[in-house]
Amino acid sequence: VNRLTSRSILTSEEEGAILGLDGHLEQVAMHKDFVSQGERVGYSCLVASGLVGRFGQNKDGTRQITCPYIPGDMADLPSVVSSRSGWGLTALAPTTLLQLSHSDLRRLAATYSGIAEAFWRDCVADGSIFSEWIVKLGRRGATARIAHLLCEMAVRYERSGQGELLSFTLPMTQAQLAEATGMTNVHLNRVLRELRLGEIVTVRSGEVIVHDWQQLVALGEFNKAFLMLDEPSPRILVGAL
Amino acid sequence: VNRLTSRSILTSEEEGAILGLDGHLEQVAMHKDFVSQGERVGYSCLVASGLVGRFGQNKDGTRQITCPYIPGDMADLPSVVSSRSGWGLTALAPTTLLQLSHSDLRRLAATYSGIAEAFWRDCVADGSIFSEWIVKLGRRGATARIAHLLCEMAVRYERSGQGELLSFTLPMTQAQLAEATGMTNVHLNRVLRELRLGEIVTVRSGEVIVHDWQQLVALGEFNKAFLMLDEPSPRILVGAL
DNA sequence: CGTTCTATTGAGGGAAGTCAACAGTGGTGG
DNA sequence: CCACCACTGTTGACTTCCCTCAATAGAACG
Repeated sequence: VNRLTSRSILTSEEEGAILGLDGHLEQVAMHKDFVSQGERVGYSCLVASGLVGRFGQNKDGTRQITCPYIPGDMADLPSVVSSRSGWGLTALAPTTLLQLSHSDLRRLAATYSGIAEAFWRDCVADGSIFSEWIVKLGRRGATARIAHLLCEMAVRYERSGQGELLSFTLPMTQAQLAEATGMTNVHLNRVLRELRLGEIVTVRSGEVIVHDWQQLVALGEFNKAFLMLDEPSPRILVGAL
Repeated sequence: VNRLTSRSILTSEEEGAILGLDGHLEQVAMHKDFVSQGERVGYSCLVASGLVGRFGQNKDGTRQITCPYIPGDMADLPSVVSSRSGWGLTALAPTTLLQLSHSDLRRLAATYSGIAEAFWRDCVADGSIFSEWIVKLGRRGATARIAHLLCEMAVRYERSGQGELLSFTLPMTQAQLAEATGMTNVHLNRVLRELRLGEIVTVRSGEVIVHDWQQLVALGEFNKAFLMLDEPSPRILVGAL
C-alpha cells in the first residue's frame, strides 16, 4: 500500500495514517468496465491484484488503453481533485480493487501536507508517463512501441517487487496489448513473432521472457527516467504543518 | 495570471499572493529550446506571449510535441514537484516567458492550501489532456487528429479570452502542426487542403478560420470535457489551514 | 538580393490495416 | 463427462493510408 514512498518521502505518522484507511474490497471480472467515461465517482481504486487499464473510446467502439495500472497503483488518483472522470477503467484481467473514498483521501491530504504532496507527485508521474506514450505513439513504429511497453512494464513490475526484469507476468491478451500500442491485434501478433524469432523477447499467454534486454531497450528507445522511480523526492511543502 | 481560477476557486488573499510573485521576464526566439530533456530546472515558466511546446525527441531527431501552452499557461508546473524535467520546452513562436522560481511557488503552495490544490488540479488537467492525445494518436486518422487539435486550441484560446471559437491566431508552422499530430508535414499539408476545399476550416499563416464548427467537431470526435474548463472545482483541502 | 524557412504538389513505396479462415483453449451447462 | 461456444492466437492475401524523396515557388530575413 505504501508504494507512494517510492516517489515521495513520508513521515512514519503519515504512513500510519495511510495504512489506517479502510476501503471496500471489490472483485471485478476480466473485461468488466467498472468506471466509464464521464461518470462521477466518489472513490479511487487501489489495485490489489490483477491489472487495470485506463482507456479512451472512439465513436466506432475502438479503444485506446492510455495506461495500465499494476497491483499497488492507485488507478484514478486524479479523480480526487476532479470527481468527474474523463476516462474509463477496465479490468484487463480478473482483478481485486480496494475502493478508497474521496472524502477519506481528501481528509488525509488536508491533514498531512506530505500526503497531499505525494498524491500531487503521483499525478505528475502519471502525466510524465502519458507524455512519453504520446511520443511513442506519435513518432515510433510498431516494433518500438511494443518494445517500449514491455520495457516499461518490466521496470514497473520489478520495482514493485512483483517480478524480475527479464521474466514477469503480464496478464494481457494480444488484443489488449494492441489496444495499448495503438495497432491491430493482427499486426501486433506479427511483430511479436518477429521479436520471438529474433531471440529478443517472448510473450506467451501472459508471461514475458526477455532474452536480450539491451536490444529491447534499444528497439524501444527506452529510458526509464520518465517513470520517476529513480529516487524519492524530498518534501517540498515544508511550511504547511 | 490568475487563469488558475478557471479550474479552481481561490480566496482573494490567495489570488493576491499569486499576483504578488515576481519573476524574471525572458524573451525567447522562435525555434529556441529553452528547457531540454533531463535538465534540472529551478523555475517554472508562465507563458506571457507567444506559444510554447512541450516535446519529446527520438534518437533520429524527430520530435513529438506533446502539449502546446498558450499565453496564461504554466508551461512546466509539474517540475515544481520533480525538478528534473523529463521533457523539453521549445518556443513555437517568438515568446515572452515569466520565470517563477520553484522555491517561491513551493512557499506559496505550502502557505496556502488552496494554491497547492490549484497547482495539483492543473497538473491533473495536464494529464487529462495528455490522455486524450494518446487516444487521438493511437486510434484516429490524420484528418481526425488535425480537426481535434484545432478544436482544442479554439476552445483554449476562446476560454482564455485571446480569440474567438471560429477565428483565432495559432502561431504554428505546418511543420510544427505535423509534429503535434504525429505525422509528416507533407501529409499534413494535404489534409489541410482537403479541409480547406471541404469548406470546413482554413489554416493560413498562423490564422485559423473555422467555416463549419459542427463538422470539425464531428471529424475530430471532439468533446471538450477533457480540458477540465467547464466549471471551477470547489476546494477539497478544507482542513489544512 | 541571396539564403533560409515555409508551403505546396507529384510520384512511388512501404508499413500497417482489413478481411478472412482456422486451430487451440478454457469455461459452461446439458 | 462431453459437447458446445466464446475467446484467443496465428497466418495468408489484399488494400490503403501515410511516408519518402523530390522539385518548385513564395515569404521572411539579414
